[in-house]
Amino acid sequence: MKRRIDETDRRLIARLQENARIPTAALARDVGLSRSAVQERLERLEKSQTITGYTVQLGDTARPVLLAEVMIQLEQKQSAGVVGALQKIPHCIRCLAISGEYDLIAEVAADTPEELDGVLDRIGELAGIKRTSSSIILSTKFDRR
Amino acid sequence: MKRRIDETDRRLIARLQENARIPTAALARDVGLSRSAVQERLERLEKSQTITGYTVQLGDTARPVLLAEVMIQLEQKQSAGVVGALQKIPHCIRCLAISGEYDLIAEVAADTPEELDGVLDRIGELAGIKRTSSSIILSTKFDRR
DNA sequence: GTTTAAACCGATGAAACGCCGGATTGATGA
DNA sequence: TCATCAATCCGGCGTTTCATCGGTTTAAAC
Repeated sequence: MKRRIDETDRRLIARLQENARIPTAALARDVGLSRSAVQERLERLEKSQTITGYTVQLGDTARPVLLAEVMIQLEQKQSAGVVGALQKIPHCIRCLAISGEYDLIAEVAADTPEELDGVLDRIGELAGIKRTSSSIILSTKFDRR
Repeated sequence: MKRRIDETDRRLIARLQENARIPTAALARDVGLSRSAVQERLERLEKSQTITGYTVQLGDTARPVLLAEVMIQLEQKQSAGVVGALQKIPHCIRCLAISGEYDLIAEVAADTPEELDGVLDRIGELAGIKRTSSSIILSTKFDRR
């Protein structure tokens, strides 16, 4: 009876973070278990939502050309309406609630400067927003989230 | 002679975004090519950095408890050294170069407040950094990157 | 002490893999 | 025009991995 993820699970996850397409048999050799045992572990991790999926990481070429970070200060501390509005904007690909001077960080993607400009304007005019501050993302130095 | 990614490449990428561990043979059936042709396409996409890797997506249970955004102002506009130092810190999971008052945004993950505090201190004391501003991430409102 | 279920192993036939030779196609330049 | 060259694809090969299952061990639960 095991519920908690143990050291072996962590090692499996670590290897999959490096390369999710590695064969199960190779994982098994890495951690010193049989292939079928590893297979069962992965099924458990997936079923328990510890692992929610496997995806491909794309380089800049296939990603949207322009990215920006938008720091947002709310008028009241009720973020729900603003977050909902942001979520309806397809260009808005991420939104975090933060502590400090600003209340939200939104990450925005666009294909052209004009498009980005339009999106930033649209965000700035949303109801419930006091102030915004935008930074164009010049490059992704690294990303291992 | 093909350089640009075509519709088939996009379909392959789309399938891999859903599940990066799907067998190449299944991808081949999906797009109507031979297995070896798909294998060559993937090698091309990887070599051209269109695809940079494959990773596992983790649920909340396995994710770090605490996240923070660190805005970084450099002393000179030479980011290479600082970025390299940040990349060596395992807690630092992402780094973007931006325009504006600050030069870099780093995203930091930690399991405890003490650990986060230590990481932020460590970043603040790196050579080449003039000033930093940190915001704890209270919650991820949405993320569809 | 018995029951029960989780976790593992090893075996087996089917499927997928890496690798390579050969056909096709379309652009390049003699 | 026609030979050349590289890109792209296919199919086949031996090897590896896969899904699945029965059987063993372990340890908590009763």
